[in-house]
Amino acid sequence: MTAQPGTAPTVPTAQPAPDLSQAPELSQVPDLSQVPDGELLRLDHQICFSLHAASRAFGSVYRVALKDLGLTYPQYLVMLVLWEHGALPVKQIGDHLRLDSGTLSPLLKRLEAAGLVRRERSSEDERSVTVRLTEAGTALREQALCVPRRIVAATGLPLTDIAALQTLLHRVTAALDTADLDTADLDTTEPDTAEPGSA
Amino acid sequence: MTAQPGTAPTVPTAQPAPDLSQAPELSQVPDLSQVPDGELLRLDHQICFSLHAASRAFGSVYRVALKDLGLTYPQYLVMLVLWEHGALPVKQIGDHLRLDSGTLSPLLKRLEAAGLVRRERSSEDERSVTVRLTEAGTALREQALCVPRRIVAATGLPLTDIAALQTLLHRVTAALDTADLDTADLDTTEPDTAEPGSA
DNA sequence: CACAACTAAATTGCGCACAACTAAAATGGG
DNA sequence: CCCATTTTAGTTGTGCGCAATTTAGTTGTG
Repeated sequence: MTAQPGTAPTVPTAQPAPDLSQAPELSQVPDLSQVPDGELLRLDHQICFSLHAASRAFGSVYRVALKDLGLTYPQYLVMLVLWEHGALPVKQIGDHLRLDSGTLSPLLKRLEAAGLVRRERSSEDERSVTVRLTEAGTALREQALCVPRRIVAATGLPLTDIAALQTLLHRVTAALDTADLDTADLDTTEPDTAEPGSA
Repeated sequence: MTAQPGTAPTVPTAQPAPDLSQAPELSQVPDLSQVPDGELLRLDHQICFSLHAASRAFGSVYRVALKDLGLTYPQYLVMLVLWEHGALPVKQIGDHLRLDSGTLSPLLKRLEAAGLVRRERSSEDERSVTVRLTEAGTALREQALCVPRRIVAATGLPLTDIAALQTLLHRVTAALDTADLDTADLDTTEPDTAEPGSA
């Protein structure tokens, strides 16, 4: 992490809202319409922000763990997909990782330059480019096996919590996924698609 | 979202591991030493990946919601900090958001170019640059008040779940935060650079 | 067959994140 | 007082994420 003064306890996200962060099950939730805008804005601050911070915190740890392998975090994700599924066209890699060719093309070029994959145009469909592991790319999997253990250890969380976190992330991603189109047309015309319980 | 074919149900993260993702409380967790490397690698795939995907899914929704305000997601975070705390030096903004000047300097320049903030060197400490809201920047807060509601609506999650998610994210961020230095010296050579609260 | 519509990759441009470095100012110890 | 150290911003370079566009190949329809 860049700013790690050592003396400063950091984790600023943990400070302002100790009220709800320690309650594992707060069952009665107020109507959204009840919550004043200011509160909601604060809550929002917390959530988007926690996610942002957590994502980058993971990035830091992965960066260290992956340095030995010479991979960045997104490159590691691509390699995971290839190790699991074997040779794939760019499009399908993108489907797995939710990335488009604008991101993947240069990334795959770098993996190719590193000698980990080869890219070859499919003879069946000349539009498609098949990405397959080289021997070095396949061999790298062995070194990568130790990475997850280090990451899980670094989180310091029991697998229970990791699983719970993952569940919530799945839910929220799925929801946002179907929602962002709705939001789009909510933005243009209709005011009533909105949320169920509010004014 | 870039790839949103409409017909494809997407959410590929939900497919491969239905085993543990639906269990809200799996209490007995195996020793990490028990879990075979392959399993752990799969789990790891899921967790780093879910977080990555969730973060970007949020990014998409925010992008739409913030388009009216002419702000990007990180710019919005900076504005939130300024709305909450008033004028601050760059350093302190960075502390709140865990960002360094390499990221903030150009970002703040863009906010200044947009007329939302002004940057002026402190007369007390000539190193420091104080960032303060302009009238336009202050006024923008009114428009921003509607954003959180839209985001929460887009998630489709009850506040309970959002709070739970936030709790877990805090925990994991804090853990990773203290951990990544440990990982670093585990990785390099010296055990003595250390830091206060760890092993 | 010709032509429109679609699809897969790649490219361009912009902004963010971060490491590494520089410049300038403050601080503290001899 | 002088100088090493530290602190604060800024700059440079690399890589990711995404929108928008381009290029090339495929498919469907008349």
